[in-house]
Amino acid sequence: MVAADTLLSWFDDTARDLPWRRPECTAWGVLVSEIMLQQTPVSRVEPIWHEWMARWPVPSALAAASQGEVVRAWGKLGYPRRALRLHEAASAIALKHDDVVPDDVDTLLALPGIGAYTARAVAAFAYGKRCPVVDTNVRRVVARAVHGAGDAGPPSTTRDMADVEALLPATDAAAARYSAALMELGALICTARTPRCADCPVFDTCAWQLAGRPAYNGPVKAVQKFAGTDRQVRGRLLDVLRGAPGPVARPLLDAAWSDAGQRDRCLDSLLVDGLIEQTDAGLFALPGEH
DNA sequence: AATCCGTGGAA
DNA sequence: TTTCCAAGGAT
Repeated sequence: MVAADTLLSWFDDTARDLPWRRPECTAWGVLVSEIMLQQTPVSRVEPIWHEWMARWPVPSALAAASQGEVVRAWGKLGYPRRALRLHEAASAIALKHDDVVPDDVDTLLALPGIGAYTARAVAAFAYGKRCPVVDTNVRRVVARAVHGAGDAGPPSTTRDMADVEALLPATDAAAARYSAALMELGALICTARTPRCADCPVFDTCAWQLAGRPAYNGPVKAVQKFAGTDRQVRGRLLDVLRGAPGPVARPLLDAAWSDAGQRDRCLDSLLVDGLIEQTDAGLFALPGEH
């Protein structure tokens, strides 16, 4: 069990002062933060988020930038396709929504790069709406505190959202704050590796504690390899273009990875994704930068 | 439903 | 050193 008053009091006392949580932060700021935070730690997002907010304070400003500028400004946050999708989303918001980030889940879901989590995170954190916001932190907290399991099993959007829905306070404002608090609990206390149960505000009612801290017995999630994968090669290739002021010739890219077959395949996939372009002269460049 | 898509810090 | 994993989404 995760009582609302207990969790909210703890959040009042210990919540991190993150820039996208401040009252003056716009819905656009919240949306940008949520995209950047997908699979990416807060510490790496913060500086880039500040740069983006200063440079592109509204969706139409980002929409006016070239794709290459956006990919370059994304830097090394990882998963750079997120940058292109955010750019697309900004264009759609500017054109179809009067430059105002939508406040309802279904409209948000229709935007590129916005899925079940991000749509509800924006609705809750930018607009104070009551809706289940389920990320990996929340799934882990619910698995332990509510179901008494050692960890979350495989995700099931429908079931996971129903679990959280049942926990949410009745009013919009309390529910939105509760959603942020659940995530904070998972991020700071109920962590994946070594949970800090001694500091947990819901220790006394945690189903996992009451059950004697049983070990997780569900299916083991396979950890993704990185070394030697196309992901690494794509990262290397894109990093060459990011580090260059303009279009580069083939030999410079060839130096980034020795396996020619894999290198060519990755180069092609980057072209398909629109993360890079080929100039008329046969050089390679970030999109729009030639 | 399982797999792919970057990056880097911490244990 | 290797492994784990960090506010997911698209296909």
